[in-house]
Parts: sequence; C-alpha cells; structure tokens
Amino acid sequence: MARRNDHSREEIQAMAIEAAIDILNNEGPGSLSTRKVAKAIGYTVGTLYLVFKNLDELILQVNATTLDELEDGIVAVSQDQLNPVSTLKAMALAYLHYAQDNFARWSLLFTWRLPEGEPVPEWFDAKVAGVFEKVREPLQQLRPDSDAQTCLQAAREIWSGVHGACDLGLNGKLSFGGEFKPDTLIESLVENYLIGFAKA
Amino acid sequence: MARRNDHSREEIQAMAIEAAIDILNNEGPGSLSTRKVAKAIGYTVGTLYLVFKNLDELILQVNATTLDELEDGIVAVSQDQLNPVSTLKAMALAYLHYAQDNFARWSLLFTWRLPEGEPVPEWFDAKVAGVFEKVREPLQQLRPDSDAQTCLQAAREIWSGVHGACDLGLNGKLSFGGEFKPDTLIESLVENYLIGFAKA
DNA sequence: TGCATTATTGAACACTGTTCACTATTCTTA
DNA sequence: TAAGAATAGTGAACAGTGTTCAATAATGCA
Repeated sequence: MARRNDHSREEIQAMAIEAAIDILNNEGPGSLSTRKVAKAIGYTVGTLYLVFKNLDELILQVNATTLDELEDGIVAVSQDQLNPVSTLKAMALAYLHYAQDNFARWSLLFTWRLPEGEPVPEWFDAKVAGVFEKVREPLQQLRPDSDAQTCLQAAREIWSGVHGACDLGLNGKLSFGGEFKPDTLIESLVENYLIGFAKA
Repeated sequence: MARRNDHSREEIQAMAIEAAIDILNNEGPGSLSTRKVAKAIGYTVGTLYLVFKNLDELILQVNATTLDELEDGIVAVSQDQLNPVSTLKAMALAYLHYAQDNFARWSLLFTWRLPEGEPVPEWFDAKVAGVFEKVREPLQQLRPDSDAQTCLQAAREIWSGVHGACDLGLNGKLSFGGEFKPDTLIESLVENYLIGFAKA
C-alpha cells in the first residue's frame, strides 16, 4: 500500500472532480468511468467510494462546476451592454459558445439522469435558479411594470429557446437543408421573442 | 436449439424493435439491453447481432419510429385549426404531450449519441427534415411573401424553443421558484415568438 | 439416406458500477 | 519504546453491460 493521509477527503474529492473534467474534455462523454478517475488521481476505486457515495454524486459535483462556469460566462458578457436586448443576445451567445467549447461537460449536465427515486439535491436547484435570475434581470428592465414572477416566466421561455437551439444545433439535428449557423439562429430567436415580450 | 426459420430477418428485426419499445415504456431509458431484448423475443444475443449490426442500429430504428409517431401526432392536430398561429400552438402542445406520454422514447431520441466517427444515416436526417417541413408550412402561411429558406430558418428557431422547453421542463430543470406549467410556458413562448416573426 | 448449408446458440472477452473483507499505516495509550 | 486500537487504502469479487465467433443442430437438397 502506498500513502496514507497524503490527502484529506476534501482534497481527494477535488482531485477526482478535476480528473473527471479532464477525461470528459479529452475523451468525450461516455468515456468517464470510476476506474479511470481513480487511476488518474493515483488511488483505486475503493477510495473513490470512500469519498463519494457513488458515481452519480461525483457527476453531480462536476455538473455543479459546469453550472458555475456557465453562469460566470453569461454574467461576464452582460456587464458592458448598452440595453437589455443586446444584453440578452450576448448572454445567449455566451451560452452557445460555452456549450461549443465544453461540449462534453455541457452535454453531461443535461443528459445525466439520476436513478428513479433519487431527487436532485436542493443546492443544485438553487444553482439553476441563480442562472435564471441572471436572465430575468434584463427582462425586468425591458418591462419594468411587470412583476418578478412574469419576468421569471419569460426567462424560462427565452432560455428554453436558447438551450433548445444549442441542444439541437450542437447535436446535428438542425443541419438538413441549406446552410445553418447556430449564432444567427440564436440571435434571431432571441430577437423575435423579445419583440413579442416587449410588446405585451 | 429451438426453432429455425420461424421468423425471417425482417420479422426478427420488427420483433426486436417492438420489444425494445416495450422495455423503454415499462422500465425507462437506461434499462434497455441487448440481452433483455433478445430474451423478450425468445432468441439469444447472437441472433440479435445477426439481424442488427449492433445496439446503435437497433436504437436508431426505435428512434425512427419515435420520429414517425411524433410527426403523426403533430400533423393530426394541425388539421382542424383556423389560422397559422393556432396551428403552431397546437403542434407545439402535441409535441409536448407526446414527450410527456412517451418520455423514455422521446428521451432516447435526443440523448443517444452514436460513437465518434459514425455519422447519422441520411434517411434519418430526411425524417427530421420532414418534421420541420410540417412546421414550416404554417409559418409560410403567416408570411406568404417570405421565401421558403427564411421560413425554414424560423421553423428551426421556434422548434428549438419548443424542444428546449420540453427538455428542461420534463427533466425538472425549470421547477425552482413558483408554480410552472409546461403547457402555459410553451403557449406563451410560441405566442411571443410569432408576434416578432409576423411583424418582421 | 447422407451431405452441405446455415440459423442459432452460448461461452468468452473486455468493459462497467459497486461492495467489502482484508492489509498496512498511523495514532494512542501503557 | 512497545503493544494495541483505529482506520486509510486496497483489490478481488459480483452482477451487469456490448460484442464476437467457434460450435451445434435443424433444414433443404442430391
């Protein structure tokens, strides 16, 4: 046997998450396995199960960091925008570009399903809510007289559109007749939706 | 050994597809396996591989029937509508309801990824194009002066939205603050988008 | 009836997530 | 310092996965 107390539980967790991200980036989704992660951090599977309940829990943590980065990316571009419409467009494009640049992780975030009974932990839901709040803000600016609930609903609607375009677009489900640029698609989608939203 | 020539290759294929659909409906996605399908149709795995190249090919066929049913469902409700807007709303809701009622199969259609090199066969892409053509028609009615390419682009946009709402909604990614009804969400999304699209 | 053909089998291989009896290292106490 | 308790870490084992392919048994034909 090798080291003991070389790393704390928290350190091993962090190492595992990092290793998992590396594997996802380099070998794509579906190549992630407990043995691969264990090997990458210099431990065996058993240790992984000492630190995570199971693979689902590890993936949940990976998805959490993905969600954080996604939010950071969206917030970053929304700083220096002149009006709510251009803010929302910039945010949508930031979402697309993150998904393009980190396809495996972005994919995992949406394709991974917990086993039947297991509910998504509330801290995860809270993170999701945080992202949507960032989308709600410019929508609120666009219609200051509407209540927060209405704008939150609109955030769900517009972000569904952006997400759907990324999902279908990046998975080759939209490339069938004529050229098709995801950037243009998303910009036009946001534009058209906001005309309707602003008018009502 | 048992029967011989009891069923033709085509019959075994059809039986396998049907069995796979049953398993998906009853046990959810992720419970599908070659051995289970083989057992369900009274053959062994070996026979399955005589009739399908691999599991991917079987799933592709399952997805093809899902796509067919999806198109049928959308076309059915679009018959007796008074105007393009109500047609598109009805189609969107039909899409949602199909996804709700056949969650496992609808899920499989979008989460299944072929191995790295393998391209989606063109007959599959053609099927997808067929569905989008059905969406393009009412959009064309809405803006008769626009060319087909513009309306096809709009079809991609609006259907991305509808699909994204189903994806996030049915996977519990939108249920975080306040009540949330997928039907209402989708209707409002389509409505707002079409205001923008009709106006331009 | 005997032979060639071929549909069908199921054991084997390399992988997966998960468990747990065991081992080796560290910490505590005498 | 020596003995013992506590525990970090292991890795073999189990049940499952997709896939292959030599062996087998049922059929059609001569």
